[in-house]
Amino acid sequence: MADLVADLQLKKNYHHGDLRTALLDQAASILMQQGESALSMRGLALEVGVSRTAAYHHFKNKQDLLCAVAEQGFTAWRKHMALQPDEWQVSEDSIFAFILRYIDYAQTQTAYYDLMFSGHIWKASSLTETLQHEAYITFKAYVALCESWQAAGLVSEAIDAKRYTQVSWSSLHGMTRLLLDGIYVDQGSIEPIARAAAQMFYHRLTQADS
Amino acid sequence: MADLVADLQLKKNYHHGDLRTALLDQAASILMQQGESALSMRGLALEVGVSRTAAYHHFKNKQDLLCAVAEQGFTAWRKHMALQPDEWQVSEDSIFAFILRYIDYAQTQTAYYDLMFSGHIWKASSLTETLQHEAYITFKAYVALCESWQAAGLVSEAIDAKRYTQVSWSSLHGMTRLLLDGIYVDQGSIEPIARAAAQMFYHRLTQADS
DNA sequence: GGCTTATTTTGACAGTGTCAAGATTATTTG
DNA sequence: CAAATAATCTTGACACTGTCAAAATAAGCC
Repeated sequence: MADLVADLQLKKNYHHGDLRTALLDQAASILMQQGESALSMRGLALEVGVSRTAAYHHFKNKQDLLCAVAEQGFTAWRKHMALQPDEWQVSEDSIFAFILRYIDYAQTQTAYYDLMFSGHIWKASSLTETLQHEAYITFKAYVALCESWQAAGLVSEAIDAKRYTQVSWSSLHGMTRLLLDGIYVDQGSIEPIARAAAQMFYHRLTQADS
Repeated sequence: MADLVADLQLKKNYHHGDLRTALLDQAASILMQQGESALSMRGLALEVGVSRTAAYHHFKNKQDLLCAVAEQGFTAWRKHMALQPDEWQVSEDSIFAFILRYIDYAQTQTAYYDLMFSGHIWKASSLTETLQHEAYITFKAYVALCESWQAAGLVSEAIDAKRYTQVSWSSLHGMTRLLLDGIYVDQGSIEPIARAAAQMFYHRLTQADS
């Protein structure tokens, strides 16, 4: 009985019980509040109440942990964007709204977004299979949405859906990155830029090309 | 005489002579060949033949040095792109070529490109005034090019040039980043994506909007 | 010459990621 | 149930890192 209380309140167990998820949660929390530079393996472990190197029994190394956080970012992204095609009314305004929603995720969940598209993680050879899979799932979901835009006549069906997905995602990612990093694009430019992108980039595709 | 030989060959001088530029050159070299993770203040100094902390009398800290390298990246970029409007024939093909040239710089001078648009540098409070200035010069040069596209009728003059510059640079940067980081865009997609961008994004703007 | 100033070095400190070896607990097996 | 095995966590250690303070050395100027 006393043991149970100790277990629940003081967590003085030698075995933590669910250290992996505790580490992931705390890592996400630190990233949100203090940024990537404030996240260290040692500090993370100590804040969770466990010793310096405990995390290494749940993650191969720091990159591996970051990959796991990024994974959560992708699933959270899908939830945030609500990527079932029927949830998005097919109209030009909805595409504008989609762009704003994309930027909104990046601005409210910046830590996740940074990690999801972090070159450090992707270029490194330690890129997790599972992260790659989550990212692929996410891409395919957006492809499906683009196809629904095509089916609705918003985008020419003459364009390959995968290619269109790549180009439009590039634009979304580009303006988002420049905004987040404070390069050439500032907060006040969001709306006009998003509107320009919606009009110029998406709407114009109504007419088919070659 | 013997001193002179020693000076030139062994560089055993207590004073280096031109340490600042030597550091910058070596830093750029390391970044190119081994990537950012291989660049340390200590290692850099030792490779230049000077002791651990010598660099701190020429750069406030590591960020400061990285800013200086990024600066060089911006001036090199302008040279690479040859941003005098008259150097670019105004046609759709030339815009396609412009896109490819942009990507080419990023792929051949990846270290510079990464640094120029590195969030670590821009978000940090240690952003150099001179870097900010160089980046601004570069932006303005591209604005001028966009205006020449407008004047030639390739892009509608109804669109604000600065806004157009922001949106198109966003697209360029987005596809470049995804390509460099190996996310959703691979080497084989470059040409079709660049062509799609040239056609869809630029060409379509010939017709003015609202 | 001597004084000031600009460089460069040595020493030191607090961090970091990560491995190896031991301690402890949970789980499976005989 | 007991013993062996596997999972988990800790302590110790190593080689790094950025950066500061104080001392050493050189250059420039009167």
